[in-house]
Amino acid sequence: MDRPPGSADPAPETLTELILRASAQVSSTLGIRLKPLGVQVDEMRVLHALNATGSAAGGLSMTELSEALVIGGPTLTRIADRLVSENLVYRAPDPHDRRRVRLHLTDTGAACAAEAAEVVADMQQLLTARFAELDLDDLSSALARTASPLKD
Amino acid sequence: MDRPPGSADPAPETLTELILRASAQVSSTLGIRLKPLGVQVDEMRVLHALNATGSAAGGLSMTELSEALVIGGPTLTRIADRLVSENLVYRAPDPHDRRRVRLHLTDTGAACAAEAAEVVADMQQLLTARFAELDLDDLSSALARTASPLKD
DNA sequence: TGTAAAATATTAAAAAGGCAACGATTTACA
DNA sequence: TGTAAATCGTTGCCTTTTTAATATTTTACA
Repeated sequence: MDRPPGSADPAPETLTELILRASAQVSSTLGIRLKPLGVQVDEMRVLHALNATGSAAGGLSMTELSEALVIGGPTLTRIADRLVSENLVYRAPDPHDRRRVRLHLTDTGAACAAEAAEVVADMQQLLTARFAELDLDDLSSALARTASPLKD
Repeated sequence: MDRPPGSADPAPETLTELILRASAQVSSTLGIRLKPLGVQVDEMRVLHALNATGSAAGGLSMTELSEALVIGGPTLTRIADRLVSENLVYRAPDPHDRRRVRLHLTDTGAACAAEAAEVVADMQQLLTARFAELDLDDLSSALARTASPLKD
């Protein structure tokens, strides 16, 4: 049971710890690779969500984004502030509900989202390479379930 | 292809996005449940790592913790500062290398780690319930692989 | 041995995140 | 209809994280 000192594998792995570590690793690597584009991970996620929605759909409200990405309201407001100040996104009032603001990609933002998507695609390949013998659909659906709201 | 407006599932899911979302969800839920114990998620992770190492092993250095948990050096220093100020952990110099500091659990810290472990066990059950028809070993090994360093 | 390079942890300054409270609008319903 | 409650997004304030630079110790090797 003894292990050479300095070999750092301290914890019997819980799913919780594994998910947190995996996320930190992905986030860290992704952050480094997105740096040249001038966006950070959560900013990229917002751009991606807006891009995936399609420009015809009228953008996404803060609440929709908040729930879809699991990012808190105030944090999302600040992320939007940054993206607006970098001219990647603009705010438009919702015609049906004046409380709401809908976020839209600018052309620059769409271009940036496309570049970021390549970085994410690289990451996807990097990850997929590690799951060669695994059923990716199972893994995806498992993660998707984890990603949906857990009981508080 | 049309979906009712307001249904927020904007992005074709990449593994990357799924991992980040799953982590945010787990982290959020865990944070709420750890609040009564007065520790935050990353603090709990440090306590858990120290606890799992065993008190006989002489604690863990900052570097070992940093690599094992994928937490940056300065951040870890601050987390340690907090844990020390709450008397959950103490710093001891490494006898073999005076650059190193080894972190150890106090008795209070060990007790706190045990309580936190129950919260994590609850979370484990919550997660496992969602993976009923899945092979948990496969999922774990997949996440473990993701959690190991990715190419920069 | 002596000196340059690498490793370890910390600190200081800047950036980002989170909680509580707020104004504005919409919804529920008496 | 009128009023209370709920929803939506933002702001202020404080905590936490990150980046860059630093002091200290160890390692490499000429």
